[in-house]
This record gives sequence, structure tokens and C-alpha cells, in this order.
Amino acid sequence: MEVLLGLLTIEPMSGYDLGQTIRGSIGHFWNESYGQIYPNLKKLAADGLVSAKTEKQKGKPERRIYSITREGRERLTNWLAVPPQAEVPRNELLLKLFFGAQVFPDISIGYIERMAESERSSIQLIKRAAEEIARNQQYPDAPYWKMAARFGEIELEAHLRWAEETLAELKKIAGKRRGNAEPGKEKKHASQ
Amino acid sequence: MEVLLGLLTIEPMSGYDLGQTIRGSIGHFWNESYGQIYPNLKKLAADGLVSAKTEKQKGKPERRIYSITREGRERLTNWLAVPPQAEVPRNELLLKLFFGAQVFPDISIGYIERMAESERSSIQLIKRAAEEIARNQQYPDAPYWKMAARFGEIELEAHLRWAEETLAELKKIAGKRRGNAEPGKEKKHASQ
DNA sequence: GGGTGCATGTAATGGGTTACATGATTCT
DNA sequence: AGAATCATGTAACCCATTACATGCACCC
Repeated sequence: MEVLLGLLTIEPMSGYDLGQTIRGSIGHFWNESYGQIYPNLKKLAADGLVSAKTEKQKGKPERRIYSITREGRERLTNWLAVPPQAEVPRNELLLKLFFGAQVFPDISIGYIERMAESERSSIQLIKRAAEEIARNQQYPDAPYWKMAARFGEIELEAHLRWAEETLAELKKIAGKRRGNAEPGKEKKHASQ
Repeated sequence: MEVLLGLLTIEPMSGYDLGQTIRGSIGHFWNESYGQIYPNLKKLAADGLVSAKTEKQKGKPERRIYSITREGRERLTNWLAVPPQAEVPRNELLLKLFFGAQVFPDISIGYIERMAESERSSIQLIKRAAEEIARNQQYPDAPYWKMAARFGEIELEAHLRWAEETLAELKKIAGKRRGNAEPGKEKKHASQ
């Protein structure tokens, strides 16, 4: 909801543009689907927080361009002044790793290799985005965009370090188990 | 849903215990509310994936103790074999920081100081949990629990480094702005 | 007496994803 | 010819949180 207002302070955009912008710039820490964007823009327009004008294009369908209104800016700054609440963490990879003793180590190894791969390409994307921001220093928002990008860089690098360390650990376990019985069958504790 | 099965491989537990265990051990990367736990246990029992027995207690209300069944273990290992999908990121702090130019820098500074504070105490908790795990090396799950805990340590330390760096940056900005006009009023780009 | 912890559950509500529907253009 | 991109929207559905409801015991 308020992301849309925030992005519209940068420049007037269509719902489609907003979706693209989200994926391309803040996608690392925030996401919204079109099934969310379009209805929310309607609500915002009904509340007078954004105004819309239709733009005709040859060939392509019409675009509804939204601009933030004075009331919209007010709503945005009010929202920005509310302390962010910590989200509920949901890391399926870690959850599955936590129960990794129930399956062959190779499964966990595969997951972490995949994760490391995807984080490496994310780092590339963020570094490129950071350079892009650095080139546009005149924007008053630029320093803030840079800080958000830095978060991604630092976090992803940390994840990669963890992935390396963890892969080494898992491979040790896999070595011991190799040619051994099924997982989850070792001596149990507290079983009754 | 499947978290419950996973935790029940450690030992039979009540819904309440499951909630406590989640908060106390995997709370850093996974959470479930009681409004989720109780109905899910019912469904699992109806599907024969867990079995329940009632335990009477003096004074306190009865406890329903759930144990995982053979079918439950099967379901769990099947689920563990499905590659985890990356979750949709939702970091409200970063989102608000991203739009930080719209408000006074002190607001962003406050948020990050709060965050750093809470991460510092999380690190304490995780380190203590890691020591606890290290003391119980005999559990076959222990190495996996340790890896999950390490993730928390590494990530939180990275967050703290970022927080330090970002606070320094923000304080520079706040210094320049001090006694200056409202935020978000500087020269705009692409305004029309 | 009142707050907190133990203990289990249901219902309302909200947030969000996915799938569906439509249609033209451009690229392979 | 078919896939991908541009472009907007709706509806079904799922998942999850919050609030509500109940009740005993223990501590301050």
C-alpha cells in the first residue's frame, strides 16, 4: 500500500511501472504482486491519496498514470513516522536444514549450493544497482537508496560466508555417513 | 504444518510445548502462532500423521500430548526432500529507510538504533542457544541445529556492522540538515 | 485483588498469491 | 507459429494473525 505512495514520490507511474520498479530496485527487501498493486491503486485513488490520468498509446493498451497528491504525501510521512515492526521470520531453507538429520546430507548440501548460487547472482545485481545509484548522486533520495543497497551487499556476503562454512561441515558429515544406513536411524535420545 | 512434525521427531509434545519450543529454538528463522498450531495438530491427527493422548495434571488443565507416527515421519521426509523456495522478502525497516529522504534523518536514526539494540540481544540469545547445543553433542540433530544457529550469528553480526556504518552516514546527513528546512523539499528531479 | 503462566481452542478478519481473462505488438 | 512483453484488472483461495473465550494456580 504505502510502498506505492513512496515510489510515486520519485515520479508518476502506472501500476505496471510500479511492479517493474519494485522488482528492479527494492525487490531485495520488499515485494508486491500485481494482484495487490492494481486494487491498492484503486483504493488510494478513491481516498484521494493519488490522482490518475489515462494515457493513450498506439498499439499498446492504455496506461493509467498515477501521481501522488498532497494528501498522499501526508499519509506517507505519517506512515514513515511509525516505527517499523519486526516481521515474522520465515526461512524455509533453515527450517529444512534444522531437520537435516532426517534425510541424507546430500539433500541439505544441494539446497545450500543452490542458495549460494542464487545469492551470488543477487550480489551482482545489487552491486550494479549500487553503481547506478552512485552515478545519480543529485537525487536527494540517493544516500538512502545507497544505504538500503549496502544492507543487501553486507547481508548477502554474510550468507555466502555461512554457506561456505556450512558446506564444509555437511561434507564432513556426508563423508562419515557414506555407504552407511538411512538417516534418522542413529541412536535416539529421549525416545519413549 | 510440517514444523510440527519435525519438532515431534525430537520428542512428543503438547501444542503449548510446540509453541514454546518454536519461540525458544527456531524462533529466529521460523514462527507459528497458537491460532495455527492447534488447528494444524487437529488436521495432522485426523490424517494419522500424529497420534494424541491426554495427560491429566493436578490443578492445571489437561495436556494433549502428540507423537509423530510412521506415516508422519514419511510425510516429513518427503517434505524435506522438496527444495525450499525463496520467500518473499518483507523488510519494513529497509523500506522506510529507502524513503528516508521524506522525513527528518532523526527518525531513520532512531529506527536503526532500535534495530541494533534488538539484534544485540538476539545475538546473546543465539550464542547461549549455541552453547546449549554444543553441550548436547550426543543428539544426532545437534550438528544441524548448530549450523542453523551459526546462520543467525553470522547474519546478525553482519546486520550490526551495517547498522554502525549506516548510523555514521545518517548522522552526517543530520548534521548538514540541522536547523534546515523540512525534509523532502530539496530540489526535485523529474517533477512535472 | 490482579497480573502472569499454563493450557486449549474457535472465529473473524485481513493480507497476499495465483490463476484467470483479454488483447495487441514484437521478437525468435 | 509461438513465445514474450506490455498493460490492466477480477475472483478464488489460502494462510496467518488477532481477538475472544475459559479456567485454574501461583505470586506480589
